[in-house]
Amino acid sequence: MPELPEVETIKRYLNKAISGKRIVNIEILSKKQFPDNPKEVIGAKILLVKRRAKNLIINLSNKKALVVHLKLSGQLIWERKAKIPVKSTRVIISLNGGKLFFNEMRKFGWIKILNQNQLDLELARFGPEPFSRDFSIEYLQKAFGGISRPIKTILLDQEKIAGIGNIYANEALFEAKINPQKSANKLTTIEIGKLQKAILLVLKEGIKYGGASAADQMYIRPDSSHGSYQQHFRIYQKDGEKCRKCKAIVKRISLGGRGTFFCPRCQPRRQR
DNA sequence: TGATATGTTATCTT
DNA sequence: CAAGATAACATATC
Repeated sequence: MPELPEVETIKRYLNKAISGKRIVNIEILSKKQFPDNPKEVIGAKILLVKRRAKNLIINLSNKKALVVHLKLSGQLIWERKAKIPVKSTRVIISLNGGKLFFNEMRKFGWIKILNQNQLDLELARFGPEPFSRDFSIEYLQKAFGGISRPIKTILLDQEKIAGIGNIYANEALFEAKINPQKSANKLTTIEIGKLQKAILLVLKEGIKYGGASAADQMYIRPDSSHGSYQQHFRIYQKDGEKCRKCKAIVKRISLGGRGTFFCPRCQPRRQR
Protein backbone atom coordinates (compact mmCIF):
# COMPACT_ATOMS: atom_id res chain seq x y z
CA MET A 1 0.00 0.00 0.00
CA PRO A 2 1.39 3.37 -0.87
CA GLU A 3 3.06 5.02 2.11
CA LEU A 4 5.63 7.81 2.16
CA PRO A 5 8.39 5.99 0.22
CA GLU A 6 5.96 4.71 -2.41
CA VAL A 7 4.33 8.12 -2.92
CA GLU A 8 7.77 9.74 -2.95
CA THR A 9 8.90 7.29 -5.65
CA ILE A 10 5.86 8.12 -7.77
CA LYS A 11 6.40 11.82 -7.20
CA ARG A 12 10.00 11.71 -8.40
CA TYR A 13 9.06 9.69 -11.46
CA LEU A 14 6.16 11.92 -12.45
CA ASN A 15 8.13 15.08 -11.89
CA LYS A 16 10.51 13.99 -14.62
CA ALA A 17 7.85 12.49 -16.83
CA ILE A 18 5.05 15.05 -16.90
CA SER A 19 6.34 18.44 -15.71
CA GLY A 20 5.77 21.07 -18.38
CA LYS A 21 3.03 19.09 -20.09
CA ARG A 22 -0.48 20.39 -20.62
CA ILE A 23 -3.76 18.79 -19.59
CA VAL A 24 -5.70 18.10 -22.77
CA ASN A 25 -8.61 16.05 -21.48
CA ILE A 26 -9.85 14.21 -18.42
CA GLU A 27 -11.99 11.10 -18.67
CA ILE A 28 -13.81 10.19 -15.46
CA LEU A 29 -14.94 6.58 -15.15
CA SER A 30 -15.78 6.75 -11.44
CA LYS A 31 -17.35 10.07 -10.49
CA LYS A 32 -17.00 9.46 -6.78
CA GLN A 33 -13.25 9.41 -7.17
CA PHE A 34 -13.06 12.63 -9.17
CA PRO A 35 -15.92 14.74 -7.82
CA ASP A 36 -14.83 18.12 -9.22
CA ASN A 37 -15.41 19.65 -12.62
CA PRO A 38 -12.49 18.70 -14.85
CA LYS A 39 -13.03 21.83 -16.97
CA GLU A 40 -11.33 23.76 -14.16
CA VAL A 41 -7.98 22.33 -15.16
CA ILE A 42 -8.24 21.55 -18.86
CA GLY A 43 -5.59 23.57 -20.68
CA ALA A 44 -3.49 24.14 -17.57
CA LYS A 45 0.18 23.26 -17.59
CA ILE A 46 1.80 20.99 -15.00
CA LEU A 47 4.44 22.94 -13.10
CA LEU A 48 5.64 20.60 -10.40
CA VAL A 49 4.70 17.39 -8.60
CA LYS A 50 5.06 17.45 -4.82
CA ARG A 51 4.24 15.20 -1.87
CA ARG A 52 2.82 15.90 1.57
CA ALA A 53 2.11 12.91 3.84
CA LYS A 54 0.70 10.31 1.41
CA ASN A 55 -0.81 12.95 -0.89
CA LEU A 56 0.54 13.75 -4.34
CA ILE A 57 0.15 17.38 -5.28
CA ILE A 58 0.32 18.35 -8.94
CA ASN A 59 0.76 22.11 -9.14
CA LEU A 60 -0.80 23.72 -12.19
CA SER A 61 -0.20 26.93 -14.10
CA ASN A 62 -3.68 28.25 -13.26
CA LYS A 63 -2.87 28.39 -9.52
CA LYS A 64 -4.85 25.26 -8.88
CA ALA A 65 -3.58 21.84 -7.92
CA LEU A 66 -4.63 18.27 -8.54
CA VAL A 67 -4.32 16.40 -5.26
CA VAL A 68 -4.19 12.61 -5.49
CA HIS A 69 -4.62 10.16 -2.64
CA LEU A 70 -3.97 6.53 -3.57
CA LYS A 71 -5.39 5.09 -0.33
CA LEU A 72 -5.06 1.31 -0.31
CA SER A 73 -4.72 0.24 -3.87
CA GLY A 74 -4.19 3.29 -6.06
CA GLN A 75 -1.79 3.44 -8.98
CA LEU A 76 -0.72 6.27 -11.26
CA ILE A 77 0.50 4.86 -14.54
CA TRP A 78 2.15 7.02 -17.17
CA GLU A 79 1.74 5.80 -20.74
CA ARG A 80 3.31 7.60 -23.68
CA LYS A 81 1.66 5.36 -26.25
CA ALA A 82 -2.01 4.72 -26.77
CA LYS A 83 -3.32 2.31 -24.19
CA ILE A 84 -6.76 1.18 -23.19
CA PRO A 85 -7.98 1.34 -19.59
CA VAL A 86 -7.84 -1.70 -17.33
CA LYS A 87 -10.66 -2.92 -15.10
CA SER A 88 -9.60 -0.76 -12.17
CA THR A 89 -9.05 2.44 -14.18
CA ARG A 90 -11.07 5.27 -12.61
CA VAL A 91 -9.68 8.42 -14.25
CA ILE A 92 -7.64 9.05 -17.39
CA ILE A 93 -5.79 12.36 -17.56
CA SER A 94 -4.63 13.03 -21.11
CA LEU A 95 -1.60 15.27 -21.52
CA ASN A 96 0.19 16.32 -24.66
CA GLY A 97 2.49 13.33 -25.07
CA GLY A 98 0.75 10.66 -23.06
CA LYS A 99 -1.90 9.59 -20.63
CA LEU A 100 -1.90 9.30 -16.88
CA PHE A 101 -4.09 6.42 -15.67
CA PHE A 102 -5.47 6.52 -12.15
CA ASN A 103 -6.22 2.89 -11.32
CA GLU A 104 -7.72 1.90 -8.01
CA MET A 105 -9.38 -1.39 -7.33
CA ARG A 106 -11.10 -0.54 -4.07
CA LYS A 107 -12.50 2.89 -4.95
CA PHE A 108 -11.25 4.55 -1.77
CA GLY A 109 -8.72 6.84 -3.45
CA TRP A 110 -9.57 10.17 -5.03
CA ILE A 111 -8.37 13.12 -7.07
CA LYS A 112 -9.48 16.61 -6.08
CA ILE A 113 -9.03 20.01 -7.68
CA LEU A 114 -8.05 22.53 -5.02
CA ASN A 115 -7.10 26.19 -5.11
CA GLN A 116 -4.26 27.50 -2.99
CA ASN A 117 -6.43 28.23 0.06
CA GLN A 118 -8.18 24.88 -0.03
CA LEU A 119 -4.83 23.15 -0.45
CA ASP A 120 -3.33 24.90 2.57
CA LEU A 121 -6.35 23.91 4.62
CA GLU A 122 -6.24 20.32 3.45
CA LEU A 123 -2.55 19.94 4.27
CA ALA A 124 -2.51 21.88 7.54
CA ARG A 125 -3.76 19.00 9.64
CA PHE A 126 -0.79 16.74 8.97
CA GLY A 127 2.05 16.34 11.44
CA PRO A 128 5.67 17.04 10.49
CA GLU A 129 7.29 15.34 7.53
CA PRO A 130 9.87 12.83 8.79
CA PHE A 131 12.56 14.37 6.61
CA SER A 132 11.94 17.88 7.92
CA ARG A 133 13.66 19.69 10.75
CA ASP A 134 10.39 19.66 12.71
CA PHE A 135 10.65 15.89 13.15
CA SER A 136 12.79 16.19 16.26
CA ILE A 137 13.09 14.22 19.45
CA GLU A 138 11.65 17.20 21.29
CA TYR A 139 8.63 17.17 19.02
CA LEU A 140 8.09 13.44 19.48
CA GLN A 141 8.33 13.74 23.25
CA LYS A 142 5.57 16.32 23.12
CA ALA A 143 3.52 14.35 20.62
CA PHE A 144 3.71 11.09 22.61
CA GLY A 145 3.23 12.68 26.03
CA GLY A 146 -0.07 12.02 27.73
CA ILE A 147 -1.11 9.43 25.15
CA SER A 148 -1.82 6.02 26.55
CA ARG A 149 -2.56 4.31 23.26
CA PRO A 150 -0.05 1.83 21.81
CA ILE A 151 2.92 3.50 20.13
CA LYS A 152 2.20 1.77 16.83
CA THR A 153 -1.23 3.34 16.47
CA ILE A 154 0.39 6.74 17.10
CA LEU A 155 2.93 6.16 14.33
CA LEU A 156 0.03 5.60 11.96
CA ASP A 157 -1.69 8.82 13.04
CA GLN A 158 -1.09 11.27 10.19
CA GLU A 159 -1.74 14.23 12.49
CA LYS A 160 1.22 13.20 14.63
CA ILE A 161 3.69 12.17 11.92
CA ALA A 162 3.02 12.43 8.19
CA GLY A 163 3.44 9.54 5.79
CA ILE A 164 4.04 6.43 7.89
CA GLY A 165 1.79 3.48 7.12
CA ASN A 166 1.54 -0.07 8.37
CA ILE A 167 4.66 -1.48 6.70
CA TYR A 168 7.07 1.20 7.86
CA ALA A 169 5.54 1.45 11.35
CA ASN A 170 6.22 -2.26 11.87
CA GLU A 171 9.71 -1.99 10.39
CA ALA A 172 10.69 1.07 12.44
CA LEU A 173 9.52 -0.42 15.74
CA PHE A 174 11.49 -3.59 15.07
CA GLU A 175 14.57 -1.59 14.16
CA ALA A 176 14.20 0.46 17.37
CA LYS A 177 13.47 -2.70 19.41
CA ILE A 178 10.25 -1.29 20.81
CA ASN A 179 7.13 -3.36 21.46
CA PRO A 180 4.27 -2.07 19.30
CA GLN A 181 1.84 -2.35 22.22
CA LYS A 182 3.84 -0.11 24.53
CA SER A 183 1.97 3.02 25.58
CA ALA A 184 3.29 6.07 23.74
CA ASN A 185 3.76 7.97 26.99
CA LYS A 186 5.90 5.21 28.47
CA LEU A 187 8.69 5.48 25.92
CA THR A 188 11.95 6.65 27.41
CA THR A 189 13.92 9.49 25.85
CA ILE A 190 16.43 6.92 24.65
CA GLU A 191 13.67 4.89 23.00
CA ILE A 192 12.26 7.98 21.33
CA GLY A 193 15.71 8.75 19.98
CA LYS A 194 16.07 5.23 18.61
CA LEU A 195 12.60 5.34 17.11
CA GLN A 196 13.24 8.65 15.37
CA LYS A 197 16.42 7.28 13.83
CA ALA A 198 14.72 4.01 12.90
CA ILE A 199 11.85 5.80 11.15
CA LEU A 200 14.28 7.80 9.03
CA LEU A 201 16.30 4.68 8.27
CA VAL A 202 13.41 2.51 7.08
CA LEU A 203 11.81 5.32 5.07
CA LYS A 204 15.12 6.04 3.35
CA GLU A 205 15.52 2.35 2.56
CA GLY A 206 12.00 2.24 1.18
CA ILE A 207 12.76 5.13 -1.15
CA LYS A 208 16.10 3.62 -2.13
CA TYR A 209 14.38 0.43 -3.29
CA GLY A 210 11.57 2.25 -5.04
CA GLY A 211 8.89 1.27 -2.50
CA ALA A 212 7.38 -2.07 -1.55
CA SER A 213 5.40 -4.14 -4.07
CA ALA A 214 4.64 -7.32 -2.12
CA ALA A 215 2.50 -10.02 -3.69
CA ASP A 216 -0.80 -8.80 -2.24
CA GLN A 217 -0.04 -5.17 -2.85
CA MET A 218 -1.20 -3.02 -5.67
CA TYR A 219 1.65 -0.53 -5.59
CA ILE A 220 3.72 -0.22 -8.74
CA ARG A 221 5.67 2.68 -10.19
CA PRO A 222 4.29 4.88 -12.99
CA ASP A 223 6.23 2.84 -15.55
CA SER A 224 4.46 -0.30 -14.22
CA SER A 225 7.68 -1.64 -12.66
CA HIS A 226 7.74 -3.10 -9.17
CA GLY A 227 9.57 -1.65 -6.20
CA SER A 228 11.84 -4.05 -4.34
CA TYR A 229 11.68 -3.02 -0.69
CA GLN A 230 9.58 -6.13 0.06
CA GLN A 231 12.78 -8.12 -0.39
CA HIS A 232 14.23 -6.24 2.54
CA PHE A 233 11.39 -6.48 5.05
CA ARG A 234 12.74 -7.12 8.54
CA ILE A 235 9.50 -8.08 10.22
CA TYR A 236 6.47 -7.15 8.10
CA GLN A 237 4.50 -10.28 7.17
CA LYS A 238 7.24 -12.46 8.69
CA ASP A 239 4.96 -14.10 11.25
CA GLY A 240 5.89 -17.70 11.90
CA GLU A 241 9.39 -17.14 10.54
CA LYS A 242 12.56 -16.79 12.56
CA CYS A 243 13.58 -13.29 13.63
CA ARG A 244 16.55 -12.19 11.54
CA LYS A 245 18.35 -10.99 14.65
CA CYS A 246 17.69 -13.59 17.35
CA LYS A 247 15.92 -16.51 15.61
CA ALA A 248 12.87 -16.33 17.87
CA ILE A 249 9.55 -16.86 16.07
CA VAL A 250 7.98 -13.62 14.82
CA LYS A 251 4.48 -13.00 16.16
CA ARG A 252 1.49 -11.41 14.57
CA ILE A 253 -1.23 -9.59 16.48
CA SER A 254 -3.94 -7.09 15.59
CA LEU A 255 -3.56 -3.53 16.88
CA GLY A 256 -6.22 -1.01 16.04
CA GLY A 257 -7.47 -3.50 13.48
CA ARG A 258 -4.11 -3.52 11.66
CA GLY A 259 -1.73 -6.40 11.18
CA THR A 260 1.14 -5.98 13.60
CA PHE A 261 4.35 -7.99 13.44
CA PHE A 262 7.05 -8.13 16.09
CA CYS A 263 9.73 -10.30 17.62
CA PRO A 264 8.82 -11.22 21.20
CA ARG A 265 12.48 -11.46 22.15
CA CYS A 266 13.91 -8.35 20.42
CA GLN A 267 10.83 -6.25 21.22
CA PRO A 268 9.77 -7.47 24.66
CA ARG A 269 6.80 -6.04 26.51
CA ARG A 270 8.93 -4.86 29.37
CA GLN A 271 12.53 -3.78 29.51
CA ARG A 272 15.09 -6.15 30.86
C1' DT B 1 -19.35 -18.45 1.75
C1' DG B 2 -17.58 -15.47 4.91
C1' DA B 3 -13.57 -13.57 7.18
C1' DT B 4 -9.72 -10.65 6.33
C1' DA B 5 -6.90 -6.80 4.86
C1' DT B 6 -6.13 -2.01 4.15
C1' DG B 7 -5.87 4.20 5.10
C1' DT B 8 -8.74 7.41 6.47
C1' DT B 9 -12.71 9.41 8.39
C1' DA B 10 -17.13 9.33 10.56
C1' DT B 11 -19.39 7.95 14.43
C1' DC B 12 -20.02 5.66 18.68
C1' DT B 13 -18.46 4.75 23.56
C1' DT B 14 -16.29 5.66 27.73
C1' DC C 1 -15.68 17.44 25.86
C1' DA C 2 -11.95 14.54 24.68
C1' DA C 3 -9.56 10.26 24.05
C1' DG C 4 -10.07 6.00 22.45
C1' DA C 5 -12.38 2.38 19.98
C1' DT C 6 -14.84 0.80 16.24
C1' DA C 7 -17.54 0.92 11.93
C1' DA C 8 -17.72 2.15 7.28
C1' DC C 9 -16.04 2.48 2.74
C1' DA C 10 -14.96 -1.43 -1.79
C1' DT C 11 -13.21 -5.36 -3.46
C1' DA C 12 -10.02 -9.18 -4.22
C1' DT C 13 -8.11 -12.99 -2.00
C1' DC C 14 -7.83 -16.79 1.06
